[in-house]
Amino acid sequence: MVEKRKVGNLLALAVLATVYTRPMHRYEMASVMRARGKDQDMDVKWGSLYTVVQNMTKHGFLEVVGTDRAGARPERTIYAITEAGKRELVDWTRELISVPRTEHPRFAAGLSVLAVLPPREAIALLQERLGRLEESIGDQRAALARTGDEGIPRLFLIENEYGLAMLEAEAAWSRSLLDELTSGAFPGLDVWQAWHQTGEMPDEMAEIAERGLSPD
Amino acid sequence: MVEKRKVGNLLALAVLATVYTRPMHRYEMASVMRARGKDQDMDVKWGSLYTVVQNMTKHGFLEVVGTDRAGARPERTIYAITEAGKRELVDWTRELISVPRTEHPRFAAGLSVLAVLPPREAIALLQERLGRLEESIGDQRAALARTGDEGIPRLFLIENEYGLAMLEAEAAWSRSLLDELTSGAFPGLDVWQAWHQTGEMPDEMAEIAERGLSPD
DNA sequence: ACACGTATATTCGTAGACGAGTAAAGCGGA
DNA sequence: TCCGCTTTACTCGTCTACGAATATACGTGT
Repeated sequence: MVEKRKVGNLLALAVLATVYTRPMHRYEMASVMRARGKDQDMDVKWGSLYTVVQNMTKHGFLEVVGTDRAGARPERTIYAITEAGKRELVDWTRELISVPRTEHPRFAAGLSVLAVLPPREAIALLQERLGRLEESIGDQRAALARTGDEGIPRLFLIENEYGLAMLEAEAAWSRSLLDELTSGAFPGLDVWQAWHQTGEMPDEMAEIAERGLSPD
Repeated sequence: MVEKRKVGNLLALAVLATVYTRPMHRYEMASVMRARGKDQDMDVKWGSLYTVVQNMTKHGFLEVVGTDRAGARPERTIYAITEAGKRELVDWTRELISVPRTEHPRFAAGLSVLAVLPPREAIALLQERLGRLEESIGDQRAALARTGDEGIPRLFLIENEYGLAMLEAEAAWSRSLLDELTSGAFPGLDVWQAWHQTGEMPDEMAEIAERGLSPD
């Protein structure tokens, strides 16, 4: 139930949504997506576009509806969305909206090994992160206000609103962790510090590090 | 500045953290990680472990320190972390903590094409999502309480706390969007609905859909 | 004592992502 | 008019993640 999609790359979703309005050739898809800022939303690798379109054609989500030649330019193949493609777009969207998939943000991976850094450094780095987060939040907010002024309806901006909300939540969480660390309220802070000062892992921690190996 | 890491797979980070305490062979790494619940934190593909360890050895982050044979079992190669490996672990952790990388959650992709569904269905699906999110939140909270009772220090559970906080933020955001949609306060709801009822895209939207193509 | 499930331990083939490369056409300025 | 930069448009080869397969050993119920 995980990845039964014929074409799993999310770029394919963007392509379907783009060709939905009218047939176009591949480079135009790229331009349209870029113009709509899709390249910001998802991290689109343009090198994958051609492969993805090809695969989608193979699976019947797109079809070739002719070619076009402007001047002596290379011939451009025009693709249109098929009925199956429309169904795939709708069905995929349904799934993406209704089923939360646990994502694994890189930050979480970092946090899971945070103990390898001394607490002082952890604090400094978290502050650095927080600064950068706040900057992003500012940018995002400004961008959202701008597009709003331009008359783009909110319906086409929800993903950005969501992104902004998540950034804010992350900043808030980081702030609260920092508070605990700087105020010394974080439990076990002393042990953590001691470990890095003596260079030796206290029994308390060594035990934890081995946990799961014992047959309990 | 994006991916200069010799071994980019985050599984490599987990491996470094695991072998940090003592040398071990590959299957044992897998067992230890599983026992510590790493497989829950990050989505580990065990098929990649062998490749990753091999690459890390090639790049000098790990080294072979001998072999071991228990009974007639196949010979097991024992790997230890090198100084370079320790440096990589610390340096990578620093980066993961201090530099927020904009992630591209699948949900955001879904939201960006939400308009292909009629508002009624969008509401239903969001409610479904919310239900599932709340379930996850309950599970996570319970798991966290359990591990806390077992005496595992918070330092080794922060990634889970972070995950929980993000789940909660997402649920809160979904709830507020749902409120706007069900109460009718969401601007443009009528146009959206009309489009799906008539099957025809109102000019207002068609224009938006084409935006970016005009040379403004 | 044997059969069957589970844990141990690793190899391999391949689909597909993506960087980097290619090349012509348009365009702006000097 | 000609040089060089940007845009248009696409191809190709590499590299790696990962699923799936493999094979042996161990334990345990009958």
